[in-house]
Amino acid sequence: MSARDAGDKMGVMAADEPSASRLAEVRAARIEKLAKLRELGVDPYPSTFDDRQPIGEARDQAPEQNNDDAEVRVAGRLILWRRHGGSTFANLRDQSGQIQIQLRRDVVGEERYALVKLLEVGDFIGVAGTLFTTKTGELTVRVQEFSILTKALRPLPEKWHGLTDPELRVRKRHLAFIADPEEMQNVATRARFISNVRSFLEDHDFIEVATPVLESIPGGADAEPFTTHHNALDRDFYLRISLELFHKRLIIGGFERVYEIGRVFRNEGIGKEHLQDYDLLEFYWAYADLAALKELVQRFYATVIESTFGTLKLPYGDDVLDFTPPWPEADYFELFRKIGVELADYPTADALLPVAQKLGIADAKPGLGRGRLIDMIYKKEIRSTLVQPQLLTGHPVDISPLAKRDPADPARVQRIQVMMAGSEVGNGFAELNDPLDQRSRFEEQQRLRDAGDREAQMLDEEFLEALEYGMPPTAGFGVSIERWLMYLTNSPSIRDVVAFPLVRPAPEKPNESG
RNA sequence: GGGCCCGUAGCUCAGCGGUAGAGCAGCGGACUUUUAAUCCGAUGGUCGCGGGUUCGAUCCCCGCCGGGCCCCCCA
Repeated sequence: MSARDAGDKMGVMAADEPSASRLAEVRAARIEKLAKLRELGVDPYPSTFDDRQPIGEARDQAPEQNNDDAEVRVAGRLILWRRHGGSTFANLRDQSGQIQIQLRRDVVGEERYALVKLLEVGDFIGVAGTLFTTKTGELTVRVQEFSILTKALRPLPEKWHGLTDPELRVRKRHLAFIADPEEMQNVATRARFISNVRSFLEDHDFIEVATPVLESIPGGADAEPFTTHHNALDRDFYLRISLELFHKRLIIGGFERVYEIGRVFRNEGIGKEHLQDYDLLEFYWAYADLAALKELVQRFYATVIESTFGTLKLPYGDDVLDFTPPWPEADYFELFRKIGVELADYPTADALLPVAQKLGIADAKPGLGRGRLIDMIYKKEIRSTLVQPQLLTGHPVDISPLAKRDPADPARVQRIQVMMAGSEVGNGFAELNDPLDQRSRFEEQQRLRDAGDREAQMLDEEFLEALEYGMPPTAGFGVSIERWLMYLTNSPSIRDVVAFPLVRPAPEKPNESG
């Protein structure tokens, strides 16, 4: 007995059980049809359908009048089905669009038409015929020949309401795409966008590199890492939280312009702006300063946005984000002054703590560093007010352990953050290349970490050693592709721009194994 | 982690103390320009899971699982 026969039997038998569900009956009925097709010598899963054209292309061949001379050959999934005895209307969909088809007994013949009873919504078929327009004005293929390409065994979501259960929509993404093909747009937009990002960087002589995902010490960002285990080495590794430190090692090694679009992993909360794994774009540019970076970043954003979306003005919620350069700059200390806090007056964490508490920041407690407190105040009081695309500059050194100090004010660093819609969508700075300063900043981070700040950065001795060999002046920049796309595509949740967002595994069904 | 809400047929939803309902899909039938086709007929359920209250629970209570929204938080 072949595996296929066994599969058929099991499928049919499932419906014979007294407690069989509706789904099992539907599935059994479809398997029955499958068997009938085979009895009639029809292969329900042929290898191909030669010379098909995309439906969108076939539609463009529509004749001015119904002269029956536009021949088309299209294939796709049956998504609607209207049988009227000797004539059947159906809607066929492929990636390029959909079209109505008409199957007629007097055209395809009695024997062929009998197969219609063995087809149903969900199946893939291929058809060849001529275009005409019905009296209600719908472009339609009058089918001369048709063949089944794939028999579907499970029913599609309801044709009118589709798939609305948010849980099912993320657990069964394929059904969400079938029910709402416009959701496929985000996947396509992402591909186009990333392609434009690569083009821009490569036009500017950046080369794409790949750096390790498994790290002994995850660095380059304030975030909690995932851990994993390597069996052969019998030791734990971290999944990377940024690309930064390896890129700097490339610059130290002599590369001058590198970039990477790499998946990073952060073991933190899930929310409408946060994923636990996402594609981070970073680039590093030797012999460039902050002024050069500011110019390049604005041109970079404007170029890829324009080439992807055809405009520099994109709606987000109630706002229209205008990316036309030059963007305004907002000074970090100035923004604090506007909420009545002169940062220079609070040089220590102890001094700043009462300010944070007075602002009602519940998590502000003793032991946290000055940088963390500043960041908390900024996130609670300031960040959401930065709506139009702009550059936030002049950050305090406390929150920027990898950035070069501002020579005019050593308490601040040479850094920019791209802000839009009240969110950080891009971060860059003149990279700190003073190895001794870097060491002391790491040591400060380590102290905070020991004091309980789980997001404080770890001291990376190997990186410090590399830095001691000398890194030329370098500007670096990073941005989350998903966060960026979320705002550019006016998506309320970052999960909307991900094809398969993480879901908690469904609980095991009881009694499945007896 | 805190607050509010949801889980009933494959899908979309009613019902909310007295043995479970509709539409779509599927099944049988009629129908050769329909388009959410229509009409006739038959069928379909561990009411998320477990406990409790009750003569009796889909319904009330408790716990758990899964999900959503709002806080909080990491790009």
